[in-house]
Amino acid sequence: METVELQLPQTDQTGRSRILHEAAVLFLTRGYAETSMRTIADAVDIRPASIYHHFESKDALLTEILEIGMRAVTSSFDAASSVPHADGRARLHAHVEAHLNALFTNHAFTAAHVTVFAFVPEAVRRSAVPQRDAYEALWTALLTEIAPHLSTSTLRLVRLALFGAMNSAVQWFDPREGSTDDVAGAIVDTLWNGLGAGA
Amino acid sequence: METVELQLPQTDQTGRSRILHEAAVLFLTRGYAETSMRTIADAVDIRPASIYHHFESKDALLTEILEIGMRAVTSSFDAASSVPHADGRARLHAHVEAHLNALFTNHAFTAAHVTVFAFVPEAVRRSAVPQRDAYEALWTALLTEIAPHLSTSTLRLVRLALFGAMNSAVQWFDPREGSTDDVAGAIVDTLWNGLGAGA
DNA sequence: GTCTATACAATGATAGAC
DNA sequence: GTCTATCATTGTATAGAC
Repeated sequence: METVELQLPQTDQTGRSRILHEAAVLFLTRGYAETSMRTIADAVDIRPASIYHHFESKDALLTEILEIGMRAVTSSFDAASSVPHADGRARLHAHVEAHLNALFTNHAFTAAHVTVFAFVPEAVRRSAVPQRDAYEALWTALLTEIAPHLSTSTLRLVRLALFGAMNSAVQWFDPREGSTDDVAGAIVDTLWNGLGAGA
Repeated sequence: METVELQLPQTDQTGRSRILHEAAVLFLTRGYAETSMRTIADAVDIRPASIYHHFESKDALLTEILEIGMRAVTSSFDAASSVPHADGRARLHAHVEAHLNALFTNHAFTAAHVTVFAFVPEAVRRSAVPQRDAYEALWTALLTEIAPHLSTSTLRLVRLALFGAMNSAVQWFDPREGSTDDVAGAIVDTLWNGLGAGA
């Protein structure tokens, strides 16, 4: 699996990208409304006013974080697509892995997107929707090829349920206690074979 | 499916239960930190100070909402358990239906729990954890009986993924556009038979 | 049980020096 | 590019009349 780090802000940089990273982590763990500009400034060890040299507003900071997060998953998805796969199952596994990887392995931006999006200010949400739709479309296309027997409406429900399952990992998965591949394996095994198959 | 309305506050009441209901809806749709006591007061058409006659603090109000929400799903789960089922698949279906029903059919309390829990103040979270654990345990027991071939760790992952799938419906399901049973059907069909089964 | 009035802290953001 | 100082606003919560 290729990494997508090149196009993302580095943790150990100063100034702008440092602010982005710390803010993403705080938004992810504490929430957007719950995180003040002062808290972010403290994490970066600067004064709150300095943030406004780099970002027009708190909303603008969030907007950029969400954008980076969506670029990261999308790029991770594309990397998984560029590799040949033995069958539908392997293909699904690779893309589930890619999604979970974007959530945990590289950075907090995609994960922040997941936890924060529901309650984001209207203007910010609107700016994030096109990228989200595009990513959704990638999955719809993938699932349509992998499971051609599903109706459009069922496929939509399956896609949404799968997203819900993968994204919920942000709440309970700890990278230090296992690999994303274990999670991907459990999800794909179950989703592919079904619970009814028995032992 | 039995309803659990009897033990829950009614929408059209005044005072205390009215506040609970409006606050639950607002917390659900806008988030906890994003919803001010003024906004809640406006929704109930009283002055902010009046809320403090019924609830000690905003956190206390939230605590009670989360508690009602968990009582509702638990009660919905129990109702599903009290009915005999033909096989494991039917049993799973009934309980998924019960969970989705608690989220959408009756009230906003359980749904608010789902959307709001991640960023709730520490003290509030702690008070909600025991009830959550108890509900989790019900599902663990159910899945253990239904899918005895799964290892403990896989079963845990499947449970978490299933919770993620069901709860994510709060973000995308519109009761006016379909029934919870359609969603339950799609989830259980896929989870039971597997995608790999083909047409 | 609801009101008016208000205390007091925290918030996002700006002005202007360095 | 970061600082100090500060403003306007909004937040939760309280006091005490009705």
